[in-house]
Amino acid sequence: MTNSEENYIKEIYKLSLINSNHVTTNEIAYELSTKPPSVSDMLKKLSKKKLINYEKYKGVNLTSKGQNLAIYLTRKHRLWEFFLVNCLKYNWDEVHNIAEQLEHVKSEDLINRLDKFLGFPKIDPHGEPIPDINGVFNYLDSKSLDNLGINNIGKVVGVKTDDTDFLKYLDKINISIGSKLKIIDINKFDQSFEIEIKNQVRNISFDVAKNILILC
Amino acid sequence: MTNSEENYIKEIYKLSLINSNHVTTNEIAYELSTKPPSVSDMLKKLSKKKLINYEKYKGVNLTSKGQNLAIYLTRKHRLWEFFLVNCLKYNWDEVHNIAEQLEHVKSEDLINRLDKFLGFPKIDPHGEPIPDINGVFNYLDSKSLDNLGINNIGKVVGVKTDDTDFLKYLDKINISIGSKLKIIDINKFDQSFEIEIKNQVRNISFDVAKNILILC
DNA sequence: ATTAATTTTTAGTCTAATCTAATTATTTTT
DNA sequence: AAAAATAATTAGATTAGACTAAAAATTAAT
Repeated sequence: MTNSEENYIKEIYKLSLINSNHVTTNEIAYELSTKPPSVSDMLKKLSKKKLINYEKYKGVNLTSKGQNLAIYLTRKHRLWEFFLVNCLKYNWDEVHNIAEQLEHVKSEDLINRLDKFLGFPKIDPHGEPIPDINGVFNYLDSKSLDNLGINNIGKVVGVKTDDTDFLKYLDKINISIGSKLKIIDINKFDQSFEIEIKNQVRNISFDVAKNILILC
Repeated sequence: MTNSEENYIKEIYKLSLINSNHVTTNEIAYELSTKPPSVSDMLKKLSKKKLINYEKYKGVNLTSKGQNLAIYLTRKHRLWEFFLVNCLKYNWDEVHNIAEQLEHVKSEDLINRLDKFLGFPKIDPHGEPIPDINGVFNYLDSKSLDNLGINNIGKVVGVKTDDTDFLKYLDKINISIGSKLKIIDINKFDQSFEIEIKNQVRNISFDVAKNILILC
């Protein structure tokens, strides 16, 4: 299994979650910054390996074998992201690139040990669930901050967007994964939130609140 | 810089430390499990990049640019090995393969953060020194256990051989990096050592003692 | 100092992954 | 339902890295 094949599988998986199954050649090419002929070639190859169902001109979807692989790759990626943020103190917006490389290291044992070392985390720094060793997503019922009422307390578990400006803003106002916060008040005029975090009271806009995932 | 180029640079570095400079095509091919023509091709390429000094039929050695690169790769490799052994609890004999892959991840920042996370270690699990961020080896004066006299205390910092049986034996008798041990007695007949480790007295042969690196 | 053996290099082939240009299917529009 | 537009595929070329077989250079042996 080459790195390139792995990247295609991951991308098909990602797109089929959004577009409900039917993934097209052009979409894949666009997302992977490659050209349609390259995709066509690779689809044939992946099809021969029984990782995707492919009929010419008809788009593709993953076989169960392909799906298992995609979930395993997702597991690797998210565990590495967790490591980068929690151990190496990277910001949320900096980890993707490096995790992308780390995820291609070939060793199942390595990943299971990493999982153990990190304490079997269930959610990655972007709030996405991390599949366990059996490929099972142990979803936690996280919701966006704007669903919380006054006086409720929640713990930040992720974000809904990777927008750099947004993540930088969170850093600036001291909100990070694991932060505990409490809704003090909600301004009825603009729906902005008054929250308490680390004994400080701050105001955040409705748009920001909507993009913060919390658990309570 | 491709993975393959990096592997060649590392190998030339390793061989030139042993053979004092003049590294030959066949040696490289043998060590990298490849064939001489492949090496010839790569040498031309590395020469064009000013990483090695290469004259046809005359063997090669690293330029200072190539040497810096080799030291940086060594740094990466040894830091990852340290991580694998100390954080993920791998045995000494299992880490090389995986470190080999991890070392190709492209990010200087990642390595410097890893270094910090690990506490800026100076010696890797095999007792080899880890270059710092400036490529400086901060050698510690480690010596093999058989140089220690009766009643001296030392701390295990590495091993001189990667032989699997040897490493497994050390695991079995509870000797690992960081272990403190004391020489109780030396048997004059076969030069075997009576040592105290973790409040237990054990006997080890001269051959084993010779292959354990300690600091005292 | 020739010949023999060894080492290294060149020449030409192969595979994986990519590309451009051209062709063929499929969809959409009129 | 035919023409136009879009999408996907094939054909053929390119690059990195490796290979085999053959040639050239160097070293060792007689």
